[in-house]
Amino acid sequence: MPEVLEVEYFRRVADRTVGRTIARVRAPDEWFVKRTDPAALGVLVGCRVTGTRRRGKLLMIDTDGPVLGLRFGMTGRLLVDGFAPIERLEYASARYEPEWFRFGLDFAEGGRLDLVDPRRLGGVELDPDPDRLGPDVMTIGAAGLRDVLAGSTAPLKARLLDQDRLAGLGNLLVDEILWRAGLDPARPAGGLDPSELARLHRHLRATLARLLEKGGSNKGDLQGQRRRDGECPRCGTPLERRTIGGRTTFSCPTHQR
DNA sequence: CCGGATGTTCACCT
DNA sequence: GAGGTGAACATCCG
Repeated sequence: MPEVLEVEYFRRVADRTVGRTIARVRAPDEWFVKRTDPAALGVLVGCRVTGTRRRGKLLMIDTDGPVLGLRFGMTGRLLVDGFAPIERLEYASARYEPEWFRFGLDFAEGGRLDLVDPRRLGGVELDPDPDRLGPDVMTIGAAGLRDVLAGSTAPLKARLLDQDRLAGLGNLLVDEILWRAGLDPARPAGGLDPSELARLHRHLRATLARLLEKGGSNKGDLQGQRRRDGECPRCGTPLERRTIGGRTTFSCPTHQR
């Protein structure tokens, strides 16, 4: 999906609907409805939106009835009253084909909320269980991060991407954070010493804060070099390109150890 | 034409 | 159990 930063932008626009009453639910694509009987979505009609929450990449719309959970896959976008906080994702067109509107709400007071997802990798569900996810990466403390990594032989990057253990990081953010922290993504997750853990936590917090300001996961310093022949923005060394945790990984062999 | 892309889930390995 | 791989989803881009 969009990673945690983009979902946070989505949550902020979704917040505009707080106080409105759902007049109609549009779910033209049953496949997009997860772990929920599509017919059950009708119970949302007449419910009032009371708030929004986010855990990792899961957006939750609270109502005085069920909670509506929204997931965005890699190419999902949220539109509220036709306003999009993100016009265009890296690998998704800025177009809005009618068949890409996978789910939507119409409000009694006017206005609408739409989930547009060309690749159909996202989904919606009623009463999602946020505790299936690990702690949210935006607020995790140093001790929490230590616990996420402790005892694991998995590659550091794979562990940080495991949403059941730490919710929110995606492929771009994790590469950016590890590059800034000077840590090799292939290191065993449980093998960091206390000073490395502190460094990782510091760069995790700083990178998220900085990129939230700058406009999202694709605004990192490494982003422009995520290609074959890419070079480390800091030292010019050709970047290493590997598959770690099942995802294409770029790292600097010189200063990521 | 082909490979790969901000993700998740599942089956199937070791 | 812990990890890894590959497939599936559907579209765009280089």
